[in-house]
Amino acid sequence: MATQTERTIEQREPLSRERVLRAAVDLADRHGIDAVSMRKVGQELGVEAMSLYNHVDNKEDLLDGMTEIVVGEIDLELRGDTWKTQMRNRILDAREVMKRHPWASGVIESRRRMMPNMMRYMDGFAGIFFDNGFSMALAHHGLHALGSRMLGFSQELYDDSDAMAESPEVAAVMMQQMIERYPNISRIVAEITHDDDSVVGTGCDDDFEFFFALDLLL
Amino acid sequence: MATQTERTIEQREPLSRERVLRAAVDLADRHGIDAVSMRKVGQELGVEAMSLYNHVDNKEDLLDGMTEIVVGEIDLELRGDTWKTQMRNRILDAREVMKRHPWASGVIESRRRMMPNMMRYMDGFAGIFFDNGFSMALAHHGLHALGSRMLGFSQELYDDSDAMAESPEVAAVMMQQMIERYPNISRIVAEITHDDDSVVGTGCDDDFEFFFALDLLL
DNA sequence: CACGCTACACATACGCCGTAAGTCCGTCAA
DNA sequence: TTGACGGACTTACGGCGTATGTGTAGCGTG
Repeated sequence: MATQTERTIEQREPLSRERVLRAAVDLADRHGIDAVSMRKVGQELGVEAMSLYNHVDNKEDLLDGMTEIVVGEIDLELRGDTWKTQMRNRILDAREVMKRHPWASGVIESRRRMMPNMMRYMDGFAGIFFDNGFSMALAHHGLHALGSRMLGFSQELYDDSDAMAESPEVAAVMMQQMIERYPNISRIVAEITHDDDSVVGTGCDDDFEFFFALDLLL
Repeated sequence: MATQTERTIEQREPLSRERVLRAAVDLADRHGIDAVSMRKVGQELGVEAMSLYNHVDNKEDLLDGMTEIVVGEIDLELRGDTWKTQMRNRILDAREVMKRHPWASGVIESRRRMMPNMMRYMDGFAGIFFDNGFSMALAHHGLHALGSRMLGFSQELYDDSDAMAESPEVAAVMMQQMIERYPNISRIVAEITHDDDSVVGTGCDDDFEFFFALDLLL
C-alpha cells in the first residue's frame, strides 16, 4: 500500500492552487498572457483543463492569483534614509519584478478586486507617508498621485517596425507625411533616433524616462 | 432600375468602415467592451459577422478604429493663456470624452500601433511645449511624464461591494482583519467613508484626485 | 443590349475558448 | 469491509475569431 502510494505520488504530484498558479505564471512568462488558457495550463501540469477548477474558481480567479504571486515577489523591506528614497527603492524593486513578468502590468490593471499582497504593498506606501508625518489627506492624495507608478509600470511605446518592414522608399514617404502632419512629434522622434544609434525605431522609455517622471512627482 | 436601386439603398444602407466602427463604439458604450464581438457588431447592423471583414482587417483593426473615433472626439482647440491651462483644458476635455466611453481607456492602453488621431493629439501637446520655449529634451521628457494622464485616464479603484453583499457581521469581521493586517490603508479608508456619506464603499477617485495629481505634475 | 468584372454580403466550417454537469476511482475513517 | 468523499477525468454547450468558398447586384465597356 505504502509503496504504491509513494509511487503514485512520485508519478504525479497532486495539484494545488499554488502549483496551478505557478504553472500559469510560468506559462505567461514564457509565451505571453494570451497563451494562458485553462487547457494550456492544465496541459502544462499534465492534467485536464477541468481539473484546475478544483483549485481555482474560474479564470478571473486564476488571473487574480497570478498577480498575487507577482506582487508577492516585490521586496517590502525599507531601504533608504528618507521617505523619498524608501519609496524610490521600493518602486525600483517593483519595476524589476514587472520586467520579469511583462504581462503582469496589463493583468493587474484589469483586476477589479483588491488582493492581499496588493493590499499589503499599498499599505506599505501609506505607512511610509504616515511615518514621516504626512497628514491623512496628504497621504491619501499622495497615494492617488503615485497611481500606477507605484508598481513601476512602463508604458511601452509604439511600434513602427511595420513601416521599416516595407521598402525603404515607402518608409521615406511615410516619414515625409509624418513630418507634415505631426511636425512636433516628428522633431522629437528625429532627435531621439539621431541620438541613439540603435537599430530599431523610437527607443525611448528607458529607465531614465521613468525615473525622471517619478522624481518629478516625489 | 433607378427606383429599384433606391429602394435597395433604403432597405439596407450599405456597410462602410465608418458605419461598422460607429456600431461597435455604440455597442461598447451600451453593453461594455466584452459585448463587442464580430458577431454582435454584425447583428447590430443586420449583417453577418463575416461581412464586417470587408471593411475591417480583423478585430484588432476594429478596436484600433474604435479608439480613433473616441480620440477624435477630443476638442483640439487651444483654450487658455498659459501652456499649463491649455494643457489642463485639453486634458479636461479628454477626460470628459473618456467618461462617455468608459471602455476606451482600457482599449487604448492595449493598442500597439499609433493611429492618426492619437498621433495628432500627442503632437498637439508637443506643440504646446515647443510654442512655449521648452527645449527638445524637456518637451520629450514632459510628454513621457504626462503619460497616460494625457488622456485623462482615471484609475477606477476597487470594489468591496462583495463584502457588503454578505451579512453585516461578516463585513465587520473582515473590517477587523483589514485593520490588523493593513493598518495604514484602513485609516485612509475609514477617513474617506466617514467624510462622505454616500452609500457605497470607498468613493474616492473623483475629479479632485485626478486634478490634484495632474496639477502636481504640471 | 450583352458581357464580364468587381465589390460585397452570405454560408459553412475549423479550432480555439471558458465552464456546467456528470462519471469514475483511490484514499481514508468508521 | 465499507462507505463517503475529494479530486481528476469525460463529455458537451455555446461563443469566439476568422479562412475559405459561393452568390449576386451594379458598373463600365464593347
